[in-house]
Amino acid sequence: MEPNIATIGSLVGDQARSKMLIALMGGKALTATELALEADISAQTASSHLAKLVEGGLLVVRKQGRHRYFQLRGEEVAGLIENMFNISSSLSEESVFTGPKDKNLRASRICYDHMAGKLATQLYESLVDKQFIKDNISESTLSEEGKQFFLDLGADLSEVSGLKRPLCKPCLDWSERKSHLAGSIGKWVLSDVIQRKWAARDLNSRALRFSDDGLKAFKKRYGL
Amino acid sequence: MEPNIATIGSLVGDQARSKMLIALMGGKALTATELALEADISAQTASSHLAKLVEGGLLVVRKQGRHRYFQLRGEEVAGLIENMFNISSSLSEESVFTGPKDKNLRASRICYDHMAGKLATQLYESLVDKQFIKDNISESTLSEEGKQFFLDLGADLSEVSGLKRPLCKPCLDWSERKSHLAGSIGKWVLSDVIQRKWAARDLNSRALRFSDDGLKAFKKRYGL
DNA sequence: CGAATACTTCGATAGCCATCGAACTAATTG
DNA sequence: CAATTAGTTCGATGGCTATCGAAGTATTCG
Repeated sequence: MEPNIATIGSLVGDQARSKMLIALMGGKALTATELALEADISAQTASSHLAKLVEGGLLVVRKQGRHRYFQLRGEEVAGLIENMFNISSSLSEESVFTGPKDKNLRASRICYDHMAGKLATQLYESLVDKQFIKDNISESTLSEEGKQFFLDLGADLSEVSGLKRPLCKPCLDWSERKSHLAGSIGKWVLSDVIQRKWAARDLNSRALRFSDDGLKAFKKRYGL
Repeated sequence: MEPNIATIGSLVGDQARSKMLIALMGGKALTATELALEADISAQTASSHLAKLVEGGLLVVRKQGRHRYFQLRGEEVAGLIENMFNISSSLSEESVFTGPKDKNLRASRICYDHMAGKLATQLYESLVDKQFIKDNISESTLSEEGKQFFLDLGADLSEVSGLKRPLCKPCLDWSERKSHLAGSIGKWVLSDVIQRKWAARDLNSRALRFSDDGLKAFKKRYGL
């Protein structure tokens, strides 16, 4: 038996479930009720959907008191979702993105555990400009100068790299259609921004809200 | 409106359609009847499925006489399928791969327009060993020596590279769980192998069948 | 031309599954 | 302990869609 693609497809292929998955792209673990709200369905229905997503291996659960926190199973799954975003947005050519919510998402949002959106692609371009990243379209590496740059910023590369996860990896942005920074470094940049309180995760979406000062500081730090 | 992931999911999320998509991963354009056979359904049903896949942007059609040839819409879509393969095979942990057909697939098969399977991952490892490819786990570039190596083999890198497609790009192999060679160079290697008649595409599957002599010649050419 | 092949369109049918109301378990709070 | 909150299980319903038979169009072949 070849691996079963169809079951994965059908898991994503339901409006309610896909809304949940997208919500979880924010990287935060969400409770069943939050996800029910996100998907505009009753708690019962949500429960059955979530059971399927866990059974199907796309989500994992952590029980905590009377809450159950759901999360994407890992980078692999997040990659799949982003992949589908890219395809579907490359299809609807001139898709109409209107409304304030979408504007925020386009400006800056969270893609699993790193930043995405306009600001994130600007950052990536600037890092390439400064030759901190060597970009070969779909593959890229952090240069020695780049490593030094992040060390100076306070990133603990030894801790951050380790494991099997690539240090620096481009991730195609569905709204900008350019690369933004994923990988361990991408994750570090996001956590750094949040720790410095330059930006906060939006409560109900994947949007990442920068304060005026925070945005200024961010641009200064990375020379944008 | 955010791009619609669910429709893409549901397109893949049907047994018959997923079988068709997998068959098309062989890279060859197939006719409607061939795909109907592949999916074990009647011609009428296949026709409706194919219409949906085209409408949904996953496939493209070329009309030729009384035949209609279907193909994956591009590398992006092929990547999605491979992506799902990886997830689903990482789920069914110790999935049982038995039967001669699967053995052939594991040894050598076609992944859209390049080689995959055991032989392909061996090739990739060897190229990394010889420092023709600089591998940074999920990103990689062709070194100067590597470029020279392929030029010597007769690859026309200027023609082969061009465009926006990366020259050299790793692609995670679902049966081996290692990288194999994708990108323009990956494509060139496959077409070279076929042109030299060292191997032939299997008629009814994605398997790539090497002749004894062909396999020997291939291993010699790439020093395996 | 007539016959065969490739494919589509149009029903009708049947099975699957998303949905929610109702009733349950389980944890928390006061 | 009773009341509230979080989540599940069960059963009924309704809608969606994969399926194929039958009949249609288009193309090729002899």
